[in-house]
Amino acid sequence: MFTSSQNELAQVAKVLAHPARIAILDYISKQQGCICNDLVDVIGLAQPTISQHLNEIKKIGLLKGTFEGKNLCYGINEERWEELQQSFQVFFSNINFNCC
Amino acid sequence: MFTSSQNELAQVAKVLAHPARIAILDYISKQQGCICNDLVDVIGLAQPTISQHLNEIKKIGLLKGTFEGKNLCYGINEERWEELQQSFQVFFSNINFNCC
DNA sequence: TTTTAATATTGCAATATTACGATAATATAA
DNA sequence: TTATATTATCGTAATATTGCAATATTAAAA
Repeated sequence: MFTSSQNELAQVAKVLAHPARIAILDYISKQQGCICNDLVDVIGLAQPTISQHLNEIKKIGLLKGTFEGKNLCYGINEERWEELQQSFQVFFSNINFNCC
Repeated sequence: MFTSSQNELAQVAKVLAHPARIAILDYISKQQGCICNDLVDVIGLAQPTISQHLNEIKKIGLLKGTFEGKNLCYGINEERWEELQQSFQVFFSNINFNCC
């Protein structure tokens, strides 16, 4: 019914469509390392809720995780990040304003 | 609970989080004029549904409408468009990759 | 192996979104 | 004014999202 690029952009936007997930991405991006077990305190939502949000972010490939000690460590997937950045840029650039 | 910029970006992303709305924006942007009463045929959703989607897009200021004959004419609000483009650009640029 | 500390999953209630038929409102045309 | 064509709103059913308590899983430490 829609093109695949329309569906894909919408899917990504959906993940960004919650302030908690924006906050999580903001926070991870500011960290030098990636000890993420303080996200519950920082964001202020219950641990299962944070886990679910992280999972949504993971689904679109924006997070990569490696184990470090007993903590699962999340970091941002640079390649995917830049790919999505590019998608939004293309979307916002391919617009005409010759109306009204 | 979240910062206002986090809330605002999430709110905008929410509007983009549906392929029909992406498709509507894609379509309007490709038109030379703005006769929009063919959106129902183009998108393939019922007229009330299109109307609701247009309303969502309007809520974040992305559309400006003027009456032209008997048809309400939607066009993209350039200033707002570029403002949101900028918001996403800032979000995607303020990220560190020094992890994992 | 047993504890401990962390993340993941399950189940469920509350809320939000989506879509559309029916109907109302609006503005031009006859 | 009355018909016509277009968009908006209402009501409602189906589905999706969100949040969290309870519980399971996982991996390191004791």
